[in-house]
Amino acid sequence: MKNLRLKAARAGKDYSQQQLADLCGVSRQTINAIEKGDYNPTINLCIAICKALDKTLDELFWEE
Amino acid sequence: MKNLRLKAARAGKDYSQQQLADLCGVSRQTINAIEKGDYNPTINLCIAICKALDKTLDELFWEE
DNA sequence: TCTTTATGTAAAAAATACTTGACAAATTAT
DNA sequence: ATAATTTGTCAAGTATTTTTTACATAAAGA
Repeated sequence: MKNLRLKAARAGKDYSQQQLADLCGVSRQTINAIEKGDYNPTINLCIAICKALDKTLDELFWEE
Repeated sequence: MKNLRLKAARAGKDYSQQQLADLCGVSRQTINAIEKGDYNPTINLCIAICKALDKTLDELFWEE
């Protein structure tokens, strides 16, 4: 399932996928795939994404 | 760096590494390595661990 | 229009998470 | 004491994340 919270948070910062990828030190395709939701990133990457977007893990990756 | 919050949460449930590993569907060595801190688990595994221990991602894996 | 930027997607290769099996040291229980 | 459980660690293999290269479409600007 898509990660719309991530997409929204990125939009809130007005970052492109490429910009966010650069901030996190990964490729654009990796960010794209995570938003698309068909995969399972590592926790370190999730943390890097959260910090780039001023969010926490629970805000972007936790689901009840 | 060691993940002492994870170790403490596991202790709080009185689970062995093996029991927690079984609940999460991974090997004991994987849990051991995560507590030891010398690696980078996937977010799905982190979520499985959190649910097994009644914690959230922020409580076990977020650092300011 | 024409150009540039942003996004979606795919396949092969590289990097690394995770497993399995095994052994020793440390705890805990009997 | 000693037996059983738990933990720490290692090495080799498998599975999956991530990179790289590439192409196509959509949106935005000049």
